[in-house]
Amino acid sequence: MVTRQRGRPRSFDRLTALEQATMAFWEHGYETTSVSDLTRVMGISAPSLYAAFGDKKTLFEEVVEAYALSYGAYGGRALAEEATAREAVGRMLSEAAHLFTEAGHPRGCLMISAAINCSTPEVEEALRDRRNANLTLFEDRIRRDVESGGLPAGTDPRALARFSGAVLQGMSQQARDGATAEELTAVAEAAMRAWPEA
Amino acid sequence: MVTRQRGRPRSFDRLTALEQATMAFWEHGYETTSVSDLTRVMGISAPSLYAAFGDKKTLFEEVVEAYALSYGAYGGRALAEEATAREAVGRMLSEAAHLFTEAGHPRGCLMISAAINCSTPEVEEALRDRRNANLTLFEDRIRRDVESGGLPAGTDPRALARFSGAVLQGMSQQARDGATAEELTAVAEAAMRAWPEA
DNA sequence: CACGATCCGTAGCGAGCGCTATAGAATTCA
DNA sequence: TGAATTCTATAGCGCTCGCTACGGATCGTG
Repeated sequence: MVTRQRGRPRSFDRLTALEQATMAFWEHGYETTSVSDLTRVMGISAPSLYAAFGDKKTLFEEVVEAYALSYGAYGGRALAEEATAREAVGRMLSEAAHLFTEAGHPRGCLMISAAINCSTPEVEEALRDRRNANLTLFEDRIRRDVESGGLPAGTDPRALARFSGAVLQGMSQQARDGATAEELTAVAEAAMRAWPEA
Repeated sequence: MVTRQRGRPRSFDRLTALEQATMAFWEHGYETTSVSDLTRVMGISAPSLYAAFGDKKTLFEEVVEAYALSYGAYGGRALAEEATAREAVGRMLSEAAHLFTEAGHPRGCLMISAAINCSTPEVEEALRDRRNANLTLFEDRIRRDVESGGLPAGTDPRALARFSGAVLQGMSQQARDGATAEELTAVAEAAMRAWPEA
C-alpha cells in the first residue's frame, strides 16, 4: 500500500542522513554528539530532523538498529555460516580486527563504545542489553558444540563466551586507542589459542 | 617548610572530597559528572571546589593521578613483584576480576571507562596515553622474559601485551555490564591459556 | 487557479552547563 | 583590638543543550 504523498516532498534523502548520523554517533558517542552537530553533518535543520526521526534518543535507536544490520552483522554471519563455534568466533574476531580499523568510518564498534557513560540511562542500558544478548548467542553456540562433542566436555560455555566478548570489546577500545589491523589480528589469534583443542 | 596558614581554615577535608569526586567520576565518567554533581557529593560549594582543585578538568586529572596510585596500582605491583611476565599478568588479571566487581566503589576501571567519549579531547587523550603507556610497560616486561629465555623465542612482545591489555579492558566493560567476579576470573584464566608455555 | 497538506528555515524557548564576582565569616598576626 | 588574609555562600554570568512555535515555501488534488 504505497500512499501517494500529499504535501511538499522531503528535500533530503532519509537514508543518507541516517548514515551521516551513524558516523557522527559512531565517532563521538551518543552524549557528545549534539543535535546541532547532527543537523550540520546531516545537512538539515533541527525541525527537519525532528520531523523525520523523532527526538535525539529515537534517532540514536534507529542508528543502532541500522548499524546492527550492516556494520555489526559480521558476528551473526559468522555464527550462522561457520560449522563450529570455534571457527565462528575465530572468523568474527579476525573480521573485527579489520572492521575496527578500516578507513571510511570511525574506529572500533559503535555498539561497544557509543553509550559508555551516558546521562540518559535508557540509552546506556539499551546497548548493554544488546551486548549481553550477543554474549548469550555466543554461549548458546558454544554449548551446542560442547553437547555435540565438538568441544571438550569440561568446557564452560558461559565463560568461553564472556572471554570472547571481552576480547572483542577490548579490541574495539584498542582500535580507538590507535592499534593497527595487524596488531588486532594478532590479538584475535592469541585469543583463539585460549580455546580448548577441538 | 610548613608555613603557618594565615586566613580562615578550610572547613572540609581535601582528601575526603577528592575521594568522593573519584567515586563520582568513576561511576559516571568525566563528561556526565557535572560540577553541580561534584559539589553535591563532595559536600562543598562551587567556589570552594574551584579554590581547592582548580577547574573541572584539573580536578579530574588529580583524581586520575590519585586513582593510579591507589586503586590502579595493582598492575604496577604485579609487574614489580612477580618473577615472570606471565605470573605478573596472570596476577594482574586475577586481581582485576575482583577489583572490578567488589563492593564499596563503582565497577570496572576508571582509567578505562571514564573518558571514552569526551567533548574535551585533551581529557580523552590523557587517559588514552596512560593506557598506551601501561601497554608499553607490559611489552617491555614481556620482552625481558623473551630475551632471557623465560618465554619462547618466537613470542611477539607487543602482540602479547596488546592481547593482555585488550582482555583487561574487556573485563572492565564486562564488569560494568554486570559480570560477576567468578565470571571475570574465568575470563582471566582463559586469557592466560593463550600465553605460550614457559 | 485555489486549497489543503507537508516540509523548510528562522528564531528562540527553558534548562542545565562550567565557572566566577561579590560580600560576609573565620582565622592569624601586629 | 584592628588589619590582613583566606575560606564560604549566594547569586548569577554567558553559553550550549535538546527541542519547538511560527510563517513562508512547495507539493498533490479539485
